[in-house]
Amino acid sequence: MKTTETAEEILSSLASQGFRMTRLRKAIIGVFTGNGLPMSADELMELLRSGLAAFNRTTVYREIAFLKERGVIQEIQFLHERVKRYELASLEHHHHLVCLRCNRVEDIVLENDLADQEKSILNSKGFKVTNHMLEFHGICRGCDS
Amino acid sequence: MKTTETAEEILSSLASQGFRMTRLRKAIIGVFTGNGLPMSADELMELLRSGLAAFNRTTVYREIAFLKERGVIQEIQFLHERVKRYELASLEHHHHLVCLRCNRVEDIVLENDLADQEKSILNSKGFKVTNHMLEFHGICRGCDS
DNA sequence: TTGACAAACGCAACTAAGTTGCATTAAAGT
DNA sequence: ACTTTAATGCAACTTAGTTGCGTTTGTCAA
Repeated sequence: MKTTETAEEILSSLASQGFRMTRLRKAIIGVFTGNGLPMSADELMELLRSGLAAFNRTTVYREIAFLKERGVIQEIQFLHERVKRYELASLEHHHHLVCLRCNRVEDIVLENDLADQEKSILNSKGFKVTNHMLEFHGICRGCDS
Repeated sequence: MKTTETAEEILSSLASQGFRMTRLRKAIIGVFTGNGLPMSADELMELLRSGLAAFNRTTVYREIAFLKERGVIQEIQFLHERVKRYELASLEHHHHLVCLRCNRVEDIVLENDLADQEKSILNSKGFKVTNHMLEFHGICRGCDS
């Protein structure tokens, strides 16, 4: 899954709004633009710790909240997990295949448009869909043996 | 959304497997068969408390786990919430419309089959889908003013 | 280059939601 | 009534995240 924005573009866009280019901000945006997987706060901290610098838990959570509010990343909640995960909001619109055995997450782009579905929900129910979440659970090829 | 099983059927099916018909079990199954809404552990406890009897937190969580393992209820996780919710597993297969303003949840049955989608995922990815979850977020008719 | 100001940070304490161990109680069959 | 084991309750714990508050640090302007 490829992003339409580079780390530099995201950072300079934030800078133009008066926000700072801190070490943590650069590191987190680097992680998200570098690897496409949905990351939890904990995994993010682990990655940062194993890299150059450790950051405080609170600070990491606050940076996540900041990036979410600014629309840089978006929150994902998998059905079988307690933790929240995050991925770049600028990724191509897609859904997830979650393997119940190895927990690996694979991205998938569905051809068959859900936009039509959303239109008919508006017509029949008067409900204005602003977002949706579709998640397939099952057993991936590698685990199926 | 209507269920295909009555409270009595569920209870006697469990009884035939050697499980007991306890006050709590009857009460919880009564709640789930009586009202179709996805309930959290906390809401369940509140309902029980306001009814005849109070039960211990641990016991309620254990009963939920029990009913989930036996396939009586199934777990739901809404994107915008921390809590797990549960609904009868024997409800007609459906999805949810979640209003971001009033938090009301409406059930919806989609005509356009996701089963085809799942078949093509098996063919193209070798991923065997066992379950999926689709959730629409937006603003319901009542809140849209 | 220095000062000022708000953004960002770190620490400690707290909360929400759920879990575990263990001793006790109570359905259901005999 | 007796026995067995499912079910219960309590206290302590865990996980994931949050809040308050005092301190530090980017950035811009003088």
